[in-house]
Amino acid sequence: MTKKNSTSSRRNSKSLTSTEVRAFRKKVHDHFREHGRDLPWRKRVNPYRVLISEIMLQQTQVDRVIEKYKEFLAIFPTFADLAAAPLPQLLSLWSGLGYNRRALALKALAQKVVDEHKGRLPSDRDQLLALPGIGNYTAGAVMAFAFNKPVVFMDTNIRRVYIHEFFQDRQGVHDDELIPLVERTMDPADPRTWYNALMDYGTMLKQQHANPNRRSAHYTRQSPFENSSRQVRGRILKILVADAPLTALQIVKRVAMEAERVKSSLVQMEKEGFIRKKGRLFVI
DNA sequence: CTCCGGTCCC
DNA sequence: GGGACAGGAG
Repeated sequence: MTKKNSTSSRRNSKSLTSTEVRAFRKKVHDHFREHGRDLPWRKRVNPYRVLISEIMLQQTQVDRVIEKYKEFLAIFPTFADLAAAPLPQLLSLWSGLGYNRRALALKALAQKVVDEHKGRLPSDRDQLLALPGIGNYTAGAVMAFAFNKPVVFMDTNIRRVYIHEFFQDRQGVHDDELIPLVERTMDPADPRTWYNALMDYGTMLKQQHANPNRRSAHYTRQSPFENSSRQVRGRILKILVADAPLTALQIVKRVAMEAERVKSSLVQMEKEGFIRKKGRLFVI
């Protein structure tokens, strides 16, 4: 028997001819040559710069990252600088980007790189995954963009490209069906350029078509932000970054949302390491 | 699977 | 006014 997976849950993978692969690569590369974006983290490539950009880009639009990235690099140009960063300054700098726990993770990551890796970011996928704030996507992206390694990874742009190109008339497309195609079509001669091109191609697609990712099996809508606990926490942090130290009562008044919700967020944020209590006062 | 930010686009 | 965003962690 040549078929081994007929009883497993593995899906049949769509296969591409070498002609199809070549045509697809050419389309993506041609688009990149004509319309590739000129982004600051593509200019001088080193592992630190790639890492900062990838963390900032998690669930955050490129246009909104660009200026923050430049500011961040000017203030914290190396792992050692970031490891020694004062938390108030770091969170103040991060303010506006969102998902503030990324800033905490980034500092912890820098400390670990300094302490355990002699100040150099590891070029090993598993060692990257062991660092805080780095998951599957970011580990792959760092391998490709920083070290130019022929790895396979998935994100919203890549998903959009492969669903659009190869699953035109399908709903509920699972990443397990896409990954083999990503692997098959990747240009092993220059993974860095290939994935940059793929990102830009995916960005172009979303401007020209209804989002193909709504046909992904992984598509979910997030809960509303208005009046959410994310909103409460965002306000608390912003207030403390600007005017700490403050008492709980002062914070409650300025957040202007239900007092109990504000207080429980304060407790939670203290546990997570965003804020500390000095007597009755909250500080960063 | 749910939570976590904040902004801008259609 | 939602939708979507170079996801990760609990």
